[in-house]
Amino acid sequence: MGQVFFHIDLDAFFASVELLDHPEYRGKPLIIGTPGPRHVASTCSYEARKYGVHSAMPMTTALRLCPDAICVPGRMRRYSEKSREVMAIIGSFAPGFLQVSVDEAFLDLTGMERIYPLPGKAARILKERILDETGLTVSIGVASSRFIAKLASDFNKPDGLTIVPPGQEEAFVDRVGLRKLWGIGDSMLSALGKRGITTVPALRSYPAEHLRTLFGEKSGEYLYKVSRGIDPGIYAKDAKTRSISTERTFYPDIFSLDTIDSYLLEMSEEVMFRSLDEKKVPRTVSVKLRYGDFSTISMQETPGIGIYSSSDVFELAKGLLRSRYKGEGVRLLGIALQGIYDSEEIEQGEFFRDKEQKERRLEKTILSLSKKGQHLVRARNLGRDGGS
DNA sequence: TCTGGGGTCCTAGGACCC
DNA sequence: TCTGGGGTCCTAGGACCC
Repeated sequence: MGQVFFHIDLDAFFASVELLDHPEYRGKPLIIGTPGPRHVASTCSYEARKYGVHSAMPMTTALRLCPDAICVPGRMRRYSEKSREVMAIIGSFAPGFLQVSVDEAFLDLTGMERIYPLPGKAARILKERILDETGLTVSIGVASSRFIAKLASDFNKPDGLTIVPPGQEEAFVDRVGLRKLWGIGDSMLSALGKRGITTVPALRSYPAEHLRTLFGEKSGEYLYKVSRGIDPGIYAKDAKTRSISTERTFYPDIFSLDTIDSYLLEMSEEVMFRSLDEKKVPRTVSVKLRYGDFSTISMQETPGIGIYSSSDVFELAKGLLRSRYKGEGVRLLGIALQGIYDSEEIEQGEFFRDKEQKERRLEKTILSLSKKGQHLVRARNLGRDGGS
């Protein structure tokens, strides 16, 4: 008996939650996103999709295509809450539950034949349960691997159910088509196109070795497997936190070093508080800088002595920024913490200087206060461009 | 079309070590 | 003296996904 996986995908998730909470929006095109330059749509209802609107589309474009759309800013808390309801239902349905984002999860029904002799019937029961209990529809893909199940859930949306029987994997990827294969984006598509590869069977006609030479070890291997409907190992690794980041896009661009510093400080605090909250210690700080012309650079430093406070992060970030910043208009700034460990390992195993201990304790205190609804009071007001 | 924000993974070159 | 090979870490950039 082979393996059986479900991939469950919520349909137009954010938009669907808004339609549940605001029945007056039903039947109208709805976009989750803030109108204005340098904003993009995060999701939209199926009504809006009829006009060609899609996720990640600039809002100015979306509103040109669909001027009458209702636009609402995202309410992440509400979506997380709704997501938890749905995931609880999915998680209790079968073992091998693996949530991969707010609106997606896998189930592993391998060996469950006695309880669910017909996987398709089980999927229908699950869809019905989710709709009854949460008011939301999902699309489900059923297949012998996670990779094929994921492609299958997307094959017939919304409210779809696609079953790929064992042995039909290769035929199925042919029907899905090259550009919808997970892991093949615009860049790979055009690289393939340049060699005349525009279909999955065309890709399949290339020997593994040839693909590795053309596209590199990993990508070559990936293309070889995927074109045959073989799972390349998506979501095989355990999901451990590896980085914590935040970024801001400005409109208009910002220019002054004081303004840049004030945002670096704010973002240093934000990422460090999140890191403390998760009881992690980072080894590396990186800064991302995007100029007005969209050219983007990044700088990173691994100081080796440990990063224990937001002022450590801020000082490193300032230094990194100054090492490359050309003094032009800045469109985006970002800070990331990488190489993250569990802080227990470090606090027990490593000698702490007194000052660092105090700083870390202070920040933990501030964090716990802020969690109780107080506001962070630390420096937040250093001369912003055009600030009030 | 004028391009968000939060992530993961890969590559390539250089440093450094054995 | 005129140049090995493998492993690991660090840095910068980029592809891709939701």
